[in-house]
Order: sequence, then C-alpha cells, then structure tokens
Amino acid sequence: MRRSAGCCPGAPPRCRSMIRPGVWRVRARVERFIEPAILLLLAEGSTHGYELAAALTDLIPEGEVVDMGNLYRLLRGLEAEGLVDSVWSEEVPGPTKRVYELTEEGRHLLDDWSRSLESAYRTIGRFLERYEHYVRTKD
Amino acid sequence: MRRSAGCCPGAPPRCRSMIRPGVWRVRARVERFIEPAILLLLAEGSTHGYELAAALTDLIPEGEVVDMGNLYRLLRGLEAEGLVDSVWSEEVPGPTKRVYELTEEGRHLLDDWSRSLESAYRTIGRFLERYEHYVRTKD
DNA sequence: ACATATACAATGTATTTTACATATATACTT
DNA sequence: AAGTATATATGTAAAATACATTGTATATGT
Repeated sequence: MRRSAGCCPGAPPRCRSMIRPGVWRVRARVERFIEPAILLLLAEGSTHGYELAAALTDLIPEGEVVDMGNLYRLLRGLEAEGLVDSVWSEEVPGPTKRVYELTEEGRHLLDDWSRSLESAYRTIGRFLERYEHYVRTKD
Repeated sequence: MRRSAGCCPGAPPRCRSMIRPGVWRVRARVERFIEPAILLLLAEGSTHGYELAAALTDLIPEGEVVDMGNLYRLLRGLEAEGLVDSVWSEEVPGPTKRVYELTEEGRHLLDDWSRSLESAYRTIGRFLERYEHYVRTKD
C-alpha cells in the first residue's frame, strides 16, 4: 500500500533535503540533462565511456558526480536508437574501451535538445525575474 | 525480465519523440519545477488549487498544461510537510475550495529553490554557450 | 611473485516523478 | 433534464534516478 506523498507522510522529495530547520539543500535538475551533454561531447570528438565521464564534469552542475552505471546504460540505449555508434578499441594500452561516435541522427538530436534547453532557460529566467520582483516589492 | 533501455530496445525516452526522421520534439524540463512555481504564487497571495492551476500557466513552459491530479496531490504533500496550510472555504458560491497559504517554512523553501534554480540556469547557460561555440567552430 | 589500486564496462533494483485515466460533487446554463 | 464548468481527489504504469554490486584487465609498489 503506497502513500501518495511518498513512503511516509511528510517525507521530502528526492530533489531536496533539510540541512537544518528552515534551510534546505535543493537540487533543481534538468531531467535527462546528461543526454544532451553526452551528445555535445561526442560531437566535439569520439571517445569512450570512462573518459566521457571525466569530460562531463565540466557540463553537469558543480558538485554533482556522474553515475557510471547509468552512463554506460544510457550510452547503450543511445546506440540501440541509432544516435551513436560504437566500436571496441584495443589500439591503446589498458582495458579495452568501447569508443562511441555520434551519428548523423545523433547530431540532429543534439540540435533539437539545444533548442529545447533554450526554452527551459527562458522558463527558469521568467521564474527568477518574477521571484526577484516579488522579493523587491513585498511588504 | 526488464530491458536496460526500456520496455523495447531502441524506444525513445519520455522526454522526446521523433516527429519525423531526424527531427525530434524534445522537452527539457526541470524536475519538480511546479513546486517552486506553486510556492512563488502562494507567496504572492493565498489561493486554492483550481485557481493556482490557471496562474501556473504563466510560469510553466509554453504549451505545457498543469496536471490537476498531480497538482492536488503535491499540495497535500506540501501541507504534510508543513510548507503550506489549508482551510476549507465555503464563503463563495460553487464547490467548496481548499485555500492554501504559505507558511514561514514554505517561504524559506522558496528562497532555497530560487538559489538552486539560479544554479541550474547557469548550468544550462554553460551548455548553450559551449554548443554555440561548437557550431561556430566546426568544419 | 604477490597484493593492491585503478581503468573500464556492465547489471540489478527500489524509489521517485510523471502522464494518463478515472471518480465525485456542486453550481450554472440552456 | 442535460450538459458544462468548477473543484478536489485517487489509481496506476512507465520512465528516470540513486545506489549497490559484479567482473575483468592493466598498472604499480614491495
């Protein structure tokens, strides 16, 4: 029997936690943001999952870390959709890497993600402006 | 037995769908964005769920609609957390309304959401700048 | 030679969020 | 009397995420 508001009533959602009374740690995050981030990095140059994770730290929010498990799963998913291609590379030393490359399809998706992110950017901007206006004009 | 990439391999995620080959409808959305939107509107003035839904159209992305079911559920959740208070109002004609009011706790959460949204705003901005740089400098 | 650390890839699963469907009751209009 | 708008609410499947765990190859220190 599941509760509408979570496992226990009054439990905070996963995007925030109370660090002390009246002060919250909130994480406003764009759903699936790592996908356009991957597409952009692969557009800049082919690479493999592990290296991608390192490069992603420049694009994801400060302090966040890349979940390797989900990253690999996502990459295989993108490949199943034909948005990226991969080959095993044994040329370089170390464990064999699966090197990913963006397809034409993937390149188009990157463009569409960017347009959508522009829209989200404006939506957040609208909120922030209205919030600041509220703060200025209250009392 | 569940597939890693979803119910059927190669199926697109819920945030995008292909409208024709090479062209996607992508929805970049902030997780739980409706929560800070509700808090801001209630900070501007107490109101009830149905009216809130109308006011929310100014804050949520263009073309999106408010899911009433989830809105009411979310409001009850916020109340269980002590972020909003509610009273039944039968003063006006029509079905009785549950009028919500922001608490001090809720006001603090609004401030923390805003700070987090500023951070998300910058994260998206970084992505867009880097994307535009890539577009300018490719080939 | 051996232990340990790191690079690299992948799977398993519970929880949370969201989309969508459905239920209920009142008031107003025609 | 029927239809529409107002108003609140629950049920549920699918998707996204966090977190845990597994497996293997290579490099490094002793």
